[in-house]
Amino acid sequence: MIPNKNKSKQRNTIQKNLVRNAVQCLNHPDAEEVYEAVRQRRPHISKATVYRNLSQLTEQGELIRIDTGQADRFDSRTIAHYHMRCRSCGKIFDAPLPPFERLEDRLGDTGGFLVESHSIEFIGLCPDCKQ
Amino acid sequence: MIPNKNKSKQRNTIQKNLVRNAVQCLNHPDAEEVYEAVRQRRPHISKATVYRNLSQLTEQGELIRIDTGQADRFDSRTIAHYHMRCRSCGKIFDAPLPPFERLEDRLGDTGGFLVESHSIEFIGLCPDCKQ
DNA sequence: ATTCTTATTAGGAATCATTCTTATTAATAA
DNA sequence: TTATTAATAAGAATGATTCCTAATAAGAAT
Repeated sequence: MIPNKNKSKQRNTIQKNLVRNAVQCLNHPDAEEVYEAVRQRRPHISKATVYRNLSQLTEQGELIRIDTGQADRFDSRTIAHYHMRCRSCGKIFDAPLPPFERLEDRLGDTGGFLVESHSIEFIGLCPDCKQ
Repeated sequence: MIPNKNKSKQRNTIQKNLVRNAVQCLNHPDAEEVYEAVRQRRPHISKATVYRNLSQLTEQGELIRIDTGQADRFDSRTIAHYHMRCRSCGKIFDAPLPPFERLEDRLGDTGGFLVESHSIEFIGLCPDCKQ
């Protein structure tokens, strides 16, 4: 594990722990869902605090940010894996597919574009939205 | 080609043609870039008109909407292909990789999630942002 | 334990992309 | 040519997210 250079400056706050915990307990929640969950225990928390902590935890590599086209969603499972997104409700689910190890190597001439990583998203309908 | 049921109600306007043309000429532009391009020829066009036409053309299948985490970008190349996104400037480039034909079939148990399609995005740095 | 430094917070204002509203205009059908 | 109504311009409204500022509170130093 690589020690975080900035770690010395980071403080452990009740709010940060509540945010961290909410993401772990909920299924790929967005900021609003985290906010509602944290509010149960800390009614006066600010939405900005939730957003700030989600961003900070993501920067530190503790969370993954999932861009959905709507509100971003967050994932505490940081090992490589893919997602399925419901095109109706926007919810995210883990995809049952092992990660491609070196998909980047299969690319042809990128014209100078430096490829660092990839992501795969499966789109469809979740069990609820299928009706 | 499948005839569009709603086609009978769609009208050809100068604005729509300018939007269509701008997307074809620019490289995966966002709405703002299309707006600026169209404005050269039609200074009084409204931004809402650009957004409305981009959405309409996307619904009709004439364009593809690329969700980037920032402003959406648009692509007039509608055959299946993947993209590379620059994590610095957000620009989109076509990925030199033939599409997986039936990647959905490789999935394990989706738990009732109906998978309809997939997309792959390569993330990295474009030639300009590499410096 | 008390004090100090400064990261973090609450709450609201601000921003950015996008959509909505409404009176007006213009493309196509009759 | 006239009638119908989709599309437009311009600005207001929305939703997600970030910024701002004075007040608070971790963690370090004393």
